[in-house]
Amino acid sequence: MSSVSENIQPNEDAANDGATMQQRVYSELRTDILLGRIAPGAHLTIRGLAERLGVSAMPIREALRRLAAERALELLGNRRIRIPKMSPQRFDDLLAARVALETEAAARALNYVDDALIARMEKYAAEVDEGVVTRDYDRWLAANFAFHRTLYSAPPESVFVPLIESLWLQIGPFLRQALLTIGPDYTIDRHAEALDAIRSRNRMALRIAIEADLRDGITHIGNELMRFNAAAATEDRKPSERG
Amino acid sequence: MSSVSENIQPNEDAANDGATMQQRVYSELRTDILLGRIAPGAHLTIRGLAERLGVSAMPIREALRRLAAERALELLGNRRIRIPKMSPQRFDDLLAARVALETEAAARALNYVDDALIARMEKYAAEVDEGVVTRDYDRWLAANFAFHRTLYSAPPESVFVPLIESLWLQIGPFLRQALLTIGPDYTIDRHAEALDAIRSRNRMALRIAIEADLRDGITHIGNELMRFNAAAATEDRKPSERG
DNA sequence: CATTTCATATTGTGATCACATATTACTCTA
DNA sequence: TAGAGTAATATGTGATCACAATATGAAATG
Repeated sequence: MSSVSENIQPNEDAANDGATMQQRVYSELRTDILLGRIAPGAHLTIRGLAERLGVSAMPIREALRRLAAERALELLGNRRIRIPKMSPQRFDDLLAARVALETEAAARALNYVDDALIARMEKYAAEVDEGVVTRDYDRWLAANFAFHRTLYSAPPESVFVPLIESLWLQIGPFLRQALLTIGPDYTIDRHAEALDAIRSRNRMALRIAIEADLRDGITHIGNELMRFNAAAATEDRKPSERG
Repeated sequence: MSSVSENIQPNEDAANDGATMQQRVYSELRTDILLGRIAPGAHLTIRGLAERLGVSAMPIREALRRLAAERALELLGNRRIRIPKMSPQRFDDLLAARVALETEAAARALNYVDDALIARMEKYAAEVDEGVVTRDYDRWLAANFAFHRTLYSAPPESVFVPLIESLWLQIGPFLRQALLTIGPDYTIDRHAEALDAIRSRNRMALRIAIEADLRDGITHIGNELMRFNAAAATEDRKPSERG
């Protein structure tokens, strides 16, 4: 399997002004992974990324270590770094963890919601729809994540958000692949229902809407995974994990 | 507040044989944090740890970056590294996240439980009791975590375990402090109930037992936190977070 | 005695190099 | 032509150094 470093292009997503190199590298790689610009199973190298991003190996090493801790990357024992592959069970676990964490985070965020936050969420919900219509996957995925993150981030310094984003990073690469295959038409989002529940401060309705959004929007895609795996059910062995 | 590097002594907990330096450093610091050997708010330095552990700065840097990604450490923007402080809200969030994740992880693990696993859990449950009796906090905490981790790790490659352990790392330092203050006598564990539920493969009873174990064993301690904060409600400001 | 100013020491960040090891590509053989 | 053996290439890890920014503590000031 060849390296996909060539596919990683510098992007100016986050406004990283006075940030450290490590932060810039981290943000960039993180966005690439979250939006699925790097395929599951793809390999990365420190020197390759260093050359591409125009920095030395140090910031790359720390950024990779950080992403590995978030389970966005896998540091294999054989001197290789890759985007984790997806499996039916792992996908099922990720969905269950998302439901458990995100419904709770949503319910707890409800106390902190104000009109400004609802307005922001409405903007993202609209952006999701536009992304679906225009087939703009980057926009679709980014707006979808932003919609949820806006809600969960309502309480300051939430302990939920980092955990949830770790799950997103693990799903991102696969999600993009699946979306490219079956298209966004078969996905359903319950953002309208969620917004209704938020406006009426109905906690249980919000939990239900969030869970439905996660399950309905992803279940179909999850089933498609089987085809993927059946097709690419080769060279999946992974050496004993490293630190 | 002075550095507590002096309190960190090399310990040979994990059998790190052919592991990398970074792994050894990580495991050591991780154990220290999990068992609360480093107090909340304590500061660490790269050079201090490097000297103490007898390695160069490199493995320390990567280990710290990793622990920071797991939210076990806080990399402040002012060139300081510290164990995060606890607050009533953060404690409440951590407990809620633990309940959400651990009840789900327990329910999902039930399918993979066998007699050998139950035996191991019984051993840890007994060790918890001994730790309480002998006032051995290290043993108490370690056995308690091991009890839960054994259950959640029943399914291979669980996505829940890393998330849950991140929460443990965030609670550990405070838990130890609280335990030292009010003693373990006021804690209650529902390990017996949990084991009963596991043996009878009663998923709902297991969820209830796990939730009760988390809430009853910690709620009292959580309430004690208020006193802590009222007393030490000084110099809590934290500079804008770093990467 | 409290507060500010300023020089010194400390700290995290990034770059570069050496090294052991794993991967890759080539050559030789059956 | 396929496969095993081998040389060379590439990779992660760790150490060391330079540097800018920050903290620290003493001195000065009111």
